[in-house]
Amino acid sequence: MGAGQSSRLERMTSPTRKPQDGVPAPSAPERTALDRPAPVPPRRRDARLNRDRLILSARTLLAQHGVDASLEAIARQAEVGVATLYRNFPTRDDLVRALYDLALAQLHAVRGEIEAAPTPWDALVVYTERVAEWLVADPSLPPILRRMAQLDPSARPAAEFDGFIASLVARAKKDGTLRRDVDAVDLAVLVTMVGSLGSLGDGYAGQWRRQLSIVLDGLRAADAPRPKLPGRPLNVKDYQATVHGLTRRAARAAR
Amino acid sequence: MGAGQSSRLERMTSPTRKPQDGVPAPSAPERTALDRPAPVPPRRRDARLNRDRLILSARTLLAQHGVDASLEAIARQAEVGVATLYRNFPTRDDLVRALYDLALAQLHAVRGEIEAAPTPWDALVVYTERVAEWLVADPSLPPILRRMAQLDPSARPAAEFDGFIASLVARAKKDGTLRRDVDAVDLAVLVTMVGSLGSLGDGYAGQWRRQLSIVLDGLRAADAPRPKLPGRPLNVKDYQATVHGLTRRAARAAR
DNA sequence: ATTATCTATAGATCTATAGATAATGC
DNA sequence: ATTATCTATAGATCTATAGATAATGC
Repeated sequence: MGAGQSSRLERMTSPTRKPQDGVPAPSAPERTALDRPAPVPPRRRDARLNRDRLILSARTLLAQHGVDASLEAIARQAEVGVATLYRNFPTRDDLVRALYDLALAQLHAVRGEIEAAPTPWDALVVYTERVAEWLVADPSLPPILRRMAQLDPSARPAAEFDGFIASLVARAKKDGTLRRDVDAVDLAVLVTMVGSLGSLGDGYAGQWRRQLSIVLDGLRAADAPRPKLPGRPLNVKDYQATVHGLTRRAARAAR
Repeated sequence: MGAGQSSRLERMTSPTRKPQDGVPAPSAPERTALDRPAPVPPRRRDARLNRDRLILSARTLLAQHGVDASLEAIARQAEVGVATLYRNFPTRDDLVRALYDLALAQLHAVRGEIEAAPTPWDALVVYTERVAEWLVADPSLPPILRRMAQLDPSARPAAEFDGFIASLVARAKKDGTLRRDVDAVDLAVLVTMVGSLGSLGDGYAGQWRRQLSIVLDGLRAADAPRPKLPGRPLNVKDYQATVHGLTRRAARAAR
């Protein structure tokens, strides 16, 4: 990984906050990871690099072991001392929050794509596809999102889209492409559901476009024409081949 | 929890294996949790009770922390020494497997219900509803199923239904209720997806019937009539109200 | 008599921090 | 000069087992 990627990662982590050089930080009494302001990115080159390495390792280990993943193991995989981890992320939740912010920044980029869609229905398709893709691509997200929901139940990741999507939903109903008995929250739940395929092994994960397409057909107004489903169904043989490329021998032996 | 529930639990744990009293067990060299035969249920009353308490605690703790949940914590919550846990489940995977077997036995009971359905489409509805319900009701299942898939990729939980569902799918296509471009594996993936709502907090989980209904509409042949959606969409206020209840509900579930 | 439980414990791993050492930016 | 890293370490918690003690079934 190059330095270019590192600094992009860094910029996305703290998109809203600038270093305020002259102003001394007020001594903070008892702040939780949640109301603590997003930390100023480190100024030293090696420090930024280490922070990025930590974030990358954290992603893989949270994906495997959930939010309880060992911090020591994360530091070890990042080839960095534990103290460095603690310096960057005083609390486990600070780390989780950093990953959350990073993911949110990626999600933010989707908005333009939705707005560019020619019809309300197309916009909803783009929305569901991109958000599902975002979820499926990163299996560390489900544990992270669950944890963030515990820390702050009122903050949902797609909250910034809420008003926007609501108006799309209204327009798509009016022009007869979206069924009238669903609303924006249904869409959000369905997308989350499709996105969860990312955690269920590659065999399922590879199917998400096809499954989303079926879900969209369920959302379409009954008289609207259906497009062809993408991909093809997994038969059992395909399934085993895709899912467990690494353990194919074990599968054969188990029969 | 009463003794009645305990013994039901026990019976379901080892449904296929009877204690073979006279036959001495062959000394087993190097068995993994997988190919080891399902253990004979303990003969002593207190032992059976402890085993059940362990299984119950394991379910709650695996639901919260995944398969890596602390064995000591499980024993502690079951109010039992660690050694008792190890006696019953020599390996972590033995414990996971016991939970898996138990869940599978519950799933098994669904089959009769499916067969009782009047039409192929109704049978598919019952199948998807019951399996989704099974998944949603027990948030320890996703981690357990993932782990079992790693241990033995060839064994899928609904494997016993495969042939049966395949014939239902064929018949439902023939009578024009199921769209022709999907197959039984699509159904399995979709159900897994809906079932994953159980892990995403009660706010989502309460929605699963409604979401499944939308998915079923996506599976229906395009010209088949749609029934009314069950429930109503969550508005943001409802959503937050439900999610905030989560702590209370988790406490209740932990008993 | 048999079967199971509990307590105690060894050794590994984990969280969190203090203090000595090294690398950077200005 | 400042900022950050690393090593070392205390104390907690975890896995896994041995050996002494208790409860059951026949």
